[in-house]
Amino acid sequence: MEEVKHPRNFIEEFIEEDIRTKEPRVQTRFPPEPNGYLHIGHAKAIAIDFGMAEQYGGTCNLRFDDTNPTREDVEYVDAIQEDIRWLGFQWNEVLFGSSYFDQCYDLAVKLIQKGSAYVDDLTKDEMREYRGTLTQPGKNSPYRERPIAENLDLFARMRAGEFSDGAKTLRAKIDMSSPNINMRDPALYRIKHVSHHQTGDKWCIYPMYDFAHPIQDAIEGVTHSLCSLEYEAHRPLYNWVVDECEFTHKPRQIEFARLNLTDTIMSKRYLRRLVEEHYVSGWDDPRMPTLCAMRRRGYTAVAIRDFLDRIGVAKADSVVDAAMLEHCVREDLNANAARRMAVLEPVLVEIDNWPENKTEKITLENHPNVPEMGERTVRLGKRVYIERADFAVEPPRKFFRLKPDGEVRLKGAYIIKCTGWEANDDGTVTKIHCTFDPDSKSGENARKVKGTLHWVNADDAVEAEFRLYDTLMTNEGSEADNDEEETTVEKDFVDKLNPNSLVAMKGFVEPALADTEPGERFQFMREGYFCTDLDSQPDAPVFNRTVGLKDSYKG
RNA sequence: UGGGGUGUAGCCAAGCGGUAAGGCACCAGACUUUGACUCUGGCAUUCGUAGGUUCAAAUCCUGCCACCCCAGCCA
Repeated sequence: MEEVKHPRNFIEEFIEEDIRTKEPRVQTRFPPEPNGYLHIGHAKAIAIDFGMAEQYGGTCNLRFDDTNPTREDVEYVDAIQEDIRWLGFQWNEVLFGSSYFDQCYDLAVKLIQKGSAYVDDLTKDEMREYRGTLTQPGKNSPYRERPIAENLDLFARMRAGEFSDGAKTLRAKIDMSSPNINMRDPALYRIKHVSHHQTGDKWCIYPMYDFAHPIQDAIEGVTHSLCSLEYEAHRPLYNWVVDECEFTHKPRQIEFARLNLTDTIMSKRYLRRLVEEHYVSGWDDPRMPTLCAMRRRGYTAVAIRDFLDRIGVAKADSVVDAAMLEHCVREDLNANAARRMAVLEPVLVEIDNWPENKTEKITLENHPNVPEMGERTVRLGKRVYIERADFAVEPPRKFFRLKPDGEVRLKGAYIIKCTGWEANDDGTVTKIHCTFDPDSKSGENARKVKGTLHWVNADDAVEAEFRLYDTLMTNEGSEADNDEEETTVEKDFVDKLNPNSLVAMKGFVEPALADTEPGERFQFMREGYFCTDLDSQPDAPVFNRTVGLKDSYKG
């Protein structure tokens, strides 16, 4: 057995170089802010953070990045852990950025003492003016040269709650004329008289991400701090904090491109609006790109991880075709989901030469390629339901389905021939008349016909609801008129919501599907992969279409 | 515009001076009691672009172009 050596991505190259030249240990962290549910984009970061640790025999901590209490909530802390576990990753420890508040404070004091930080009285607006622009350097705050003792005193009083929100900030003293705006004396601490979901009312000043994150990484001994591309310009600041705080262990920040998927909007702000304004039923609405939604819809963790492996890790901005994710889902489900028959949009077929009260047991395999999955029996009587789309009075060419005088096989049973049909005034077919060929029983004498239809016996059919999903946004116009740059999806996203993103329909399933557990997955033959929804009741099953089958029929 | 990044097929993505991997999508065919699955074949004379170096360039050098990120007391 030789290992297939797959090419190394740039992060692996960095890590391997560090292992050779610095230290063999690898430690990473996944640092979500607990202000929303995890989505498929986070899953990429998770796979990288946990994956790199695992691959190099290291560890990865789950660390909640909770330095801004006004945006965060414990509600998300449990959900995030559940989603990571579901994906199949294991953290070393669960940590909170807020548990380093004491150290952050002490280090801030240390920086003040070194003359590397100062308390500023500038307002937010003034600070913005002083910062300069992309092309013009900033200028120093009038408070920049405050004596150390005064800074120390002021900072202590900030902590003690003597000042109101926004009245003062602690700033790093770096360089107001730096071409990198992030280095123009960035804020380190701000005043917020808000209680924190972890630390309660202990603090009224909270460290900024740029100050807290490198400190947390350094204290924990993180060797590789992996994050997305937008932090690239913050790396000099990250290193500045590590150096100024005089940590001997210096973590290395490496940035990669985040995941974008076609027809999928991943921003938390947008997802939150969908939930709060009730455009979806919740964070786990199967149309959402959140992990809990994908789970509910029937996506498997295996499929998602496989997808993440396939898309690779690089620094180029990209938009991955959602078809690749669907391919991975189909591949897993094709191999593992039991086959069943369900008719989503039924029309009745009556077999005229079938005795009125006769029923016959039909044996069906649960998986055509996996005999170990066994078989089941269903009953066939005089009346069955087939898919409305499987019958056409005036069929197009190459229509391998039921048509007047045409023959098809009922899957696993007999060949039937259409002898007539009934329709109401508007032309809707209400019943199809057929005869069956008693010598065409499945298996035995293999007479062949081109079409095979799935069906459900009418007498013991179980009524069921099917929910079919499409993208939340209409893809029309997504790039049609690109004149104004202000046409962000978030702004007028309501206009672009796809009215057909959820289509529910009532149909029939075979009796074996009467009572299944939420989360059970099946392939409904010729229709797609489905799973039992949370809303399912024993007498009223509800199935989500996870993803349709590939379909090369061009009707 | 200053700084930081990125450009390889419709979409991801290998490639690290020796003559363009792989996957998705798509097309054609075989098989098929799922128009599924599976299988076979096709799909970049060219790597944003223009020059230069070299026996040899997607790889090195120079200029240009395009796109992304940064002017929160968000992360």
